[in-house]
Amino acid sequence: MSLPHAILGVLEARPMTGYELTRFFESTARWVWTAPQSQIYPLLRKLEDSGWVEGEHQLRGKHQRRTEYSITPTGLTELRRWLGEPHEEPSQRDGLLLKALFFDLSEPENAQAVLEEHITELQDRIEQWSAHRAMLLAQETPLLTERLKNRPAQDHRRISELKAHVFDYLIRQGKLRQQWCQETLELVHTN
Amino acid sequence: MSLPHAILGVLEARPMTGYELTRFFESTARWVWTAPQSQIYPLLRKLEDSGWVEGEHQLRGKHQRRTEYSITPTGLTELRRWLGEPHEEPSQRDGLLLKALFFDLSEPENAQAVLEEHITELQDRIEQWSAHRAMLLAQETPLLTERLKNRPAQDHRRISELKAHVFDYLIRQGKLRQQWCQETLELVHTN
DNA sequence: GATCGCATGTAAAGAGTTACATGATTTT
DNA sequence: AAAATCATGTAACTCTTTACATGCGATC
Repeated sequence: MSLPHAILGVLEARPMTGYELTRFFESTARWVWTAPQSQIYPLLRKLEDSGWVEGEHQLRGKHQRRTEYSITPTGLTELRRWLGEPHEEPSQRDGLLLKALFFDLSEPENAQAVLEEHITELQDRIEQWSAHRAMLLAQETPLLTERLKNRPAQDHRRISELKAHVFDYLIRQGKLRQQWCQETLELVHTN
Repeated sequence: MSLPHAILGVLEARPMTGYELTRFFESTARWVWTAPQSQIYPLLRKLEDSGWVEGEHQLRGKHQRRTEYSITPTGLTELRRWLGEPHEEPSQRDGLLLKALFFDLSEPENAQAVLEEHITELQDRIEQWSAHRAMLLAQETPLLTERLKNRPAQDHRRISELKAHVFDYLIRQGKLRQQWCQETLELVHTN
């Protein structure tokens, strides 16, 4: 749905091969939009058909083919068009909330285990998000560095703050969820 | 993925036809888990094959067939098993965050429009969630009323508070998102 | 020479969306 | 008589996941 535009947005920073995009969507980008390799390669060919990206065939060593994709002017126009399109919230599906709705049917100890494990997992993520946020603010992530090269220096701070702010949301939302789990723990135990 | 268990959880309150389940997943339930009619009917037959639900064939009027599904003891065991299973967070995909990440490429006015519309839409939802939360606390929703009939009176308050707490999360998360959009508005405008 | 990273592809299955299709019963 | 609601079904499509499959190049 939004994957084509996610790819366009990444390629706006610098040209990449399918492999590099795959790695990127498995690492940093996965906090905002995940995509496995099997989605990326076919989509790149589709995007090329649409004229939004352009692949340059290269050689790595003597025999290994690689295709480096760049965003085209048409692609950038499309990205900008999509950015101005109203955001439609997708239909909601939250497995934890669904479970919580029925926790009165399970043993309190089981519910407790589920909630505590989730709190721990969130803690992990919060730390990763915070680390990445700090790197963005310091303009130290590899992709942001590339991206800023094509922008006037006076905009650098604003751009990095905007990207960091996205991770700020993830952090705050994670903390809210932890807090909520904590409260749920109390609710499943009181009789 | 979790739809089978969502259905089991609903049927635990009372038996329903596919039509009633469809309506329920289009109304209240959609805030936690959505499902269209075309998913529900085939799934009910699958759940019956698994022995988790049981369909009773009835007649409405003289000619119209209806099948009312109830949860079986096996189904209730399965629901309880699933409740104790650790919650796996699904891969993240947030179209608004994705857009925000690239807002530095669009005209500030376009980004502003997207953010303001989202704030308004969230306001709408927050009001709906709040209304439903109040009804749950007052034990006035039709399904909760049915559900409480099979529970000792001393548990009623705890159960309704647990369900209301789920909507509490939705409300708080919505407000956090509104707040974040507000901050993003400032970020896209400063130069 | 073995291992790891780079690089690209497809196949099959599952989950979810949108649309089409039909007919009975109840309410206005 | 018309409109709304009750009731059930399928078809086609898109998106996503998991798995299988292959081979080159660089490094240890």
